[in-house]
Amino acid sequence: MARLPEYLRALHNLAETGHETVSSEGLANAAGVNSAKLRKDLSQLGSYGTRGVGYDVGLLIDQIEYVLGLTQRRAVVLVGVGNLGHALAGYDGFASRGFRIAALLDADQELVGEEINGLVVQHIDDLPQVAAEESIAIGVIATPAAAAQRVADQLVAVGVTSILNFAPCVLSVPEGVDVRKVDLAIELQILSFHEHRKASLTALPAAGGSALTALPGGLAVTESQEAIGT
Amino acid sequence: MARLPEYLRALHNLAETGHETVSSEGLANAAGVNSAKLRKDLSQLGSYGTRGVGYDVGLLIDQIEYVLGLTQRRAVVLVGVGNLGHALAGYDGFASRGFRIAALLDADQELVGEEINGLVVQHIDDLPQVAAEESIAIGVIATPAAAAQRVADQLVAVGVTSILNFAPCVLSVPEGVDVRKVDLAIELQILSFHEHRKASLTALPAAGGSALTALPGGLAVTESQEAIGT
DNA sequence: AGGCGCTTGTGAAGACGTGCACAAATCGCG
DNA sequence: CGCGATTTGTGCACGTCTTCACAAGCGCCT
Repeated sequence: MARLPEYLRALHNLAETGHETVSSEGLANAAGVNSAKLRKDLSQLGSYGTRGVGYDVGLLIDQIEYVLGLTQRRAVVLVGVGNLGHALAGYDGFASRGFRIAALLDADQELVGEEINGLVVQHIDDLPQVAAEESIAIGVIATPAAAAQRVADQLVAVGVTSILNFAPCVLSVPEGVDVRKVDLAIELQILSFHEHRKASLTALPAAGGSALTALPGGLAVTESQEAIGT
Repeated sequence: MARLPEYLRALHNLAETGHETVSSEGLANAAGVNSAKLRKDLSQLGSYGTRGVGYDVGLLIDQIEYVLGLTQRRAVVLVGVGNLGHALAGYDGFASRGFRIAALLDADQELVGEEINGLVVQHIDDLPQVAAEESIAIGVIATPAAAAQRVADQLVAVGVTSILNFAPCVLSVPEGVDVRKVDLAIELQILSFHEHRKASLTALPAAGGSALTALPGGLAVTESQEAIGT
């Protein structure tokens, strides 16, 4: 499930504040979901809480980390050290949550050799070499859209089977390769849509506008405090 | 719908390459979705294509932009000019897709006064002043998790009704305020989960493992090339 | 030891999204 | 003017996700 990482983060918070056990409702609040949904998710893990008490925080953390495959520290290659890539390379949230940036790559010779956060930027053509030295399963693409597909092909060629794509384009990859996409502008546009809808509703309290001014009721917009991409 | 921005991007690509009309199947391919789904989405807009021909690219762009509320260039405030915030401030994808960063804010006096991409960083306490000068509907939070809730409260206090949250925490906001969350580490963890699942499947071709080694079939993981968040 | 309150795990119902398949509509061509 | 090729729009069925509600189980207190 895509919600497990959110639970995991909430559990780590709880562990740091000294909680040893947590009820499904408490954890659901901390993760921003319904308590029944959370219980169903956890029951699918085969993880057993204790009725009348709740879940053991430490045990649950271990189980979720195991299911997410976080028991091993996975190596990640980051391709594209422009604006966004630079920020990602310096983002400590990766290291603190079980990932290690194995290499920074870019096609621009101007950037090759630059040191960011203790890592030296290498040329994209060195990718096979990097992949040969250690097993890379996850690649992050932070290049312009025009270069993204080409980079994706190169990543797949060296055995990467999961890609996180920040470029605003659709990647085509062979079956068996997972792609998740994060597009910052799309997020803003979705918010803009909500803004527009709210403005229309206050301007026209009653229904009856055309489909363009007020969307039909069937298109009700749900509250959306959730993880990405799901 | 959360897919409209994706369609819009694909349409802009098509317009630049000289296409005047596009079939539902062509657009669906470009956006990475099923053609029936796309037709159903567009029909909800009240937008009419022409049977036997397809959709008029320019007209469709106008309609989607109207529905998304992109006919006006919306002003956005960005709070938190650390690693990620700095990159966001320099990201030209915002300006090119209908948004304008109205102000950069931070609580750190060390950063106040710095100029990024033509904008000067102001102190977070100047937020009411910024909001008074022009209507701000959207706020972006790129602060550490510990500060995020406080910033969200301040944004809501000056009338912001949509928030894009990059901090790894759940925000609580009054009803009527929309929050979308983007957590980069969570994206990686989801990919890690897929990796772990793939590894388990190859190691154990047949089913029968415990719930911990191989998740029950009911938890089938779907292909996920989609926008975030939804 | 027994009862009581609390919490989990789950059955069932409902909402929702998805995709197929086909009727209706339009254009172009002879 | 009529026919066929093409494409939209949509009814229908199916699977998934969500939520409620409640029985089963556990610990604590008397």
